[in-house]
Amino acid sequence: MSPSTTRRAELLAVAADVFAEQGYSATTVRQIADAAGMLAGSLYYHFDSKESMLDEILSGFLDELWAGYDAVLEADLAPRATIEALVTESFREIDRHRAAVAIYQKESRQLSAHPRFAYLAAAQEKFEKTWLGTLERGVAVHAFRADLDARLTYRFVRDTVWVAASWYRPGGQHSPEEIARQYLSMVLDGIAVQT
Amino acid sequence: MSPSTTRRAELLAVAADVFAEQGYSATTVRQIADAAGMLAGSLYYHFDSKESMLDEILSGFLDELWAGYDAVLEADLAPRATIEALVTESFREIDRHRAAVAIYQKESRQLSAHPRFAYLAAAQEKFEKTWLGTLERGVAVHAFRADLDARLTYRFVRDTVWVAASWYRPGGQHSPEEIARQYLSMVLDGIAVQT
Amino acid sequence: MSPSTTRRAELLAVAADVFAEQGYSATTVRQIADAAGMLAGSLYYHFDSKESMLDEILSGFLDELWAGYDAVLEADLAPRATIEALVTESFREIDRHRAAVAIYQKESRQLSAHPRFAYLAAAQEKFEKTWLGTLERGVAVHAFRADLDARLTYRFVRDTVWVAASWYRPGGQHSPEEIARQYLSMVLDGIAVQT
Amino acid sequence: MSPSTTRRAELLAVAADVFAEQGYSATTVRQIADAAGMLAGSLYYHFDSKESMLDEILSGFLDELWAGYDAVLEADLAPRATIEALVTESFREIDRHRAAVAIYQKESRQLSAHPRFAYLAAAQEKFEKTWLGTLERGVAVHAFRADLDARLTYRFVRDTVWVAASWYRPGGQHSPEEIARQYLSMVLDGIAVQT
DNA sequence: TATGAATGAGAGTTCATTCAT
DNA sequence: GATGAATGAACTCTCATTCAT
Repeated sequence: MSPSTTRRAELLAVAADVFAEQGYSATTVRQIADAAGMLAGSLYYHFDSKESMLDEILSGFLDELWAGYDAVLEADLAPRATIEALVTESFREIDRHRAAVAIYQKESRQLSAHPRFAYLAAAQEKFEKTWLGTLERGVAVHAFRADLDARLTYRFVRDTVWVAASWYRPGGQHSPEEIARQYLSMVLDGIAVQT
Repeated sequence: MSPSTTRRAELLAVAADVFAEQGYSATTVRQIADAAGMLAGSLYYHFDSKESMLDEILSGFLDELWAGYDAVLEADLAPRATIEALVTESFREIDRHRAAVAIYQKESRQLSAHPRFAYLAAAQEKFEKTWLGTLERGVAVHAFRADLDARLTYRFVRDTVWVAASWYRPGGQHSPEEIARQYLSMVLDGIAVQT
Repeated sequence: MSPSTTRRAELLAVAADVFAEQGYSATTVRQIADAAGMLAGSLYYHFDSKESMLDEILSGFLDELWAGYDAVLEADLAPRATIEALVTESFREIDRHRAAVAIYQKESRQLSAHPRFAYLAAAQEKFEKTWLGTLERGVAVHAFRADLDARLTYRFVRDTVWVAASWYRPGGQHSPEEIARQYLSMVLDGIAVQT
Repeated sequence: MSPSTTRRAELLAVAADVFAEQGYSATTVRQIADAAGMLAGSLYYHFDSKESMLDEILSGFLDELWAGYDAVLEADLAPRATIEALVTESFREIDRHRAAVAIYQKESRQLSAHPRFAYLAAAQEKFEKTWLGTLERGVAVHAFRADLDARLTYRFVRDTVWVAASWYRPGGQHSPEEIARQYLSMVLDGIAVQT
């Protein structure tokens, strides 16, 4: 790994934290530079623009996310096990890319209108195909309830998982796997005592 | 109601839509003015600042929300019925104040650092007390599962409901009450077929 | 003429003077604003960008120039009289648009690469067609010498006239018509005593 | 000649081309470095500043120009022959220093205000003395027309020659001497058929 | 009530220049 | 001799805000 690659990665991590904390628009390049211990102009030695930093952060995250998801999907598990694996993988990604996930959550809708970020809309679609498809297959094999609106269920599961990035702090008392386990328990079996 | 009050309300509705669509920082006063069919400077006849528009939007929404919640809580229902009523009331608020809720979701964390928006942090606390308290009482009376981390459950229920504002469109095929019913069904009983 | 049109014209005149004096790239928006007695940002109420000011200056000048030239050409004079009329008209344009002409002289070559300023290349071509055509017709009717390279002659006449914008100062001791007369005398008959 | 001297000359030639092509202000040090196949910072091993490159280019050109002019003047020819020799020498300089001449033409007026480039103003003066003096002596001996404004004639001859640098390309179909011959023919005898 | 024009602070970005390696 | 990384000043441009009309 060349030194410049390392430096870029460091700076992107800093930028991602600031973007996640303050929002993309509300973040100034000077704030990122301050956090990185350099001057605003110096960032432009490494990056073309503020937007390109955002781009690298998001696309880098999505690349890793799909790698994880693809590994899960290739295992070709039963629907319920697939959902469990996807949720667990998602929490692992939140653990590793918390800032990027938070940014994605907050900004992707607006961004996807921008041609440069069209891949966010594509990701959204692939996302839906993956999760919704698994849920529907689960309904077909009687693993999941048939009396629920499928798209509503999809949104419920999806949001429920990803919103966690807004409060999750890596290194907290629960590991990603433990949080995934409890979330799955709630999502699959509900929070009510079953009578 | 004075005419100026009406005009303010109209303008606030316009502003809320733009804020919700683009994010508060990314929204320019000119965009709001364009949407309202006037010039940017003219907005300052009605409002002190961009920030004060945001303030009115959010505090107006929270006032109505608490009115609804207080009515629910005064009914002094059993924990599970209380949760059901709170969730239903929440979806009604999303239906009536979609834009405000979306803004609240996206911006409240950063804004609450600002003294002017300290009430957002207070609301957050009161929120937590209300929901977490109800969940804990529910656990005590064996209405809700005791094997889950209470704060995790709280976040799960809270997020699950409010994130809906990001995709909900008033006048869609499901009424707020119908969405609430399905969400409650998922949250309480899970999406898995119970064996 | 609406007041905004008047103001724009004033500001463009100021900008043209500064551009002509310092060169387009070397001119800062602040210098223009200073010369206009306002702040740099205020210029953006009237113009989209520094480049758009340049654009208006140049295209405005060219529009008037072609109007003048077309009037000359429509008179359908003999070649020598046409050249005389074109030269005279050119000096009148230099008198009225000194700054714009100076800018055109200095910047048009680089600018014409820019798509926005493609009309400069087009003007250059129409220019050449007009002058070179007239010169060639003049050669055909034995008004102009046949022993000279036509393109060289064209450049000679063209440059000779337009470079004057770099030293010409309106309101000097010679009127544009007087300068034109002397220039024509040199260009047509030479500076040597004819033996 | 030390290797560093050679390298400097190469780099100056590159810089001159870029300056001539884009204009001094519009040229970035990085563009010069790119054209020279090195990084921007590396140029500073060879030169103090962008300005010093310009300085060397212009003063180098002027030194050679004066050497040529002085040789002409020392020959002590008749006025008309002197003018012919100066024009021919000028086209030879354009041939050898095309870029420098183009830069001189475009930038010298603004630069001469700068103390560092005061020699440009001095050159301008010496220039005028040389040419205008020769023209006046020519008028005195009835070689040149007496009915023309002398300064106007001076500017006419001067501009006529130097502007050629803006379109001249070394290695074209006409040699500098041939171009000089035709220019002289036009300047001295005019483009009209003498009756 | 609204407009047109301006302000002034600050944003993103560029760029000549420096310097340790 | 050249590189990679950084500096710092200045630049173009944006935008919330003001105010006379």
